[in-house]
Amino acid sequence: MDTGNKLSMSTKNKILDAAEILFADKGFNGTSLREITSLGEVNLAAVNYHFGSKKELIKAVMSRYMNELSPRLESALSALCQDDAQPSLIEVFSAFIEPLLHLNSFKENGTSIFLQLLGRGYTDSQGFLRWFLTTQYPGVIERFTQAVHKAYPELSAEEMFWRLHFTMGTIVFTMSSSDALIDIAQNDFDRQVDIAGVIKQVIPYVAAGVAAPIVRESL
Amino acid sequence: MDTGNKLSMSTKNKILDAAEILFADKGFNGTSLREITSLGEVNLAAVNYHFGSKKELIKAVMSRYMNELSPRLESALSALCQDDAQPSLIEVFSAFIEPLLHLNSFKENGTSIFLQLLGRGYTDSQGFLRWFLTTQYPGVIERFTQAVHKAYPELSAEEMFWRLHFTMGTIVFTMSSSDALIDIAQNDFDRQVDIAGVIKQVIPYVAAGVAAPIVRESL
DNA sequence: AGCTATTTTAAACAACCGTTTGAATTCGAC
DNA sequence: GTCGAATTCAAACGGTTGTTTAAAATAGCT
Repeated sequence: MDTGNKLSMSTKNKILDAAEILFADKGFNGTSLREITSLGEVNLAAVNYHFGSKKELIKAVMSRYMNELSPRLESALSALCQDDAQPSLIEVFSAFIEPLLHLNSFKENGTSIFLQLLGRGYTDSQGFLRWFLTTQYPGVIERFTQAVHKAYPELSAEEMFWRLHFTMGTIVFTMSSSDALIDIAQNDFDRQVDIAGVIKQVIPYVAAGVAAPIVRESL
Repeated sequence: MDTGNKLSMSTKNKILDAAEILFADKGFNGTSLREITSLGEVNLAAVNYHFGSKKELIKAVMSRYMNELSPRLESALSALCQDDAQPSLIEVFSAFIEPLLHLNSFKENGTSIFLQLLGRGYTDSQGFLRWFLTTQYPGVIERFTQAVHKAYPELSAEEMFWRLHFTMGTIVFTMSSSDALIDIAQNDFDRQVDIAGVIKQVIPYVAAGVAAPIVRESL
């Protein structure tokens, strides 16, 4: 069986480690199992033996990060909700910083890789990853909308829906091409940037976007 | 030769019409030439005969829209720049509305398809489309940054770089999944939404994001 | 040690990919 | 109608994809 035992975890983890790097760089469709097993230095058939299929491997790669991230994220957002004071939107979005950056101590370049994977997952494979995340980790989304509602109660459910998706788009798109953007920034502005720097740049942007004045019906 | 003549344009356009639909829906990597020629009801070899390769077909699909869009966009942005008054960021972003919606009279669902293609192009194929657009249509980007600078002169070049990329991400991500989002909005909020409605929702968001207070260095 | 279950391996599978070929067909001009 | 160029077509090319197979190797247990 594969009940998380012994040393065969080594092979399983070698596959996961190689897969996440290639998936983040070239997308899920754009990465072949042979590239993964070659980088991980394991046999090709090991993927189907340990994970069953490529699709299940993708889920396993994402789950490894989500299981690390979601408890920290949920508790950070819960703390904001249970606090008496009304949080600012900046505080709400800043609640993501520690859980996201913690992925770097969980795994080298973990934050960057996870956010790139998230970006890939939302555009590749016709949104099956969106289904996976919203059904497997609904708690995070719920706590987040609660926190935003507490910070900006005038926002209707529909407007919140749109603005949270805009925010998701900003984050996910930025991070999925963060390597290229960081390169450009270093060349054009002679400025050292890392993933934490990008996060600190993007938070005022999305906070201001969500806080935008409500759009009047007739214009 | 293929110098835009005669009736063979019919085959060429049948390929382009089928390709853009499939590309928008499933991405460039995720769409095979056989799917395209099957939907377009032309022979498989016609793609290589008329376009040379799949990569050139992708460029042709994008060029057909860009050649329609970019003159209108450039002149709209130029008008803002040459105007004496300082434009608001809302005005700058609103300059995109007419040129984008005009694609709907150029082609059925043209606006939606083009924006979805743009989203695909930025994440698929490791950013070769970004290179293609920035080198083939540099005028649009230049006019746009000019207009934003006129509306918000305090923004440094580096901050502008980041915020414009955030904006690009918001637009491109939203539009590449606009069909799914519009479906959700109609089910959850019993509200009729179309692509123009999404655009009108997103403009206040990105305008507020770009207009966000400048992030102080020490925090 | 021997035996069993788990894991690894090389090889092959059928299906699909983008592209090329060369013959059949259609077209436009005379 | 005839000729030559432009276009269409069925078929095959070599290569890659995810997955399966069955034998070989390894591990854990008595």
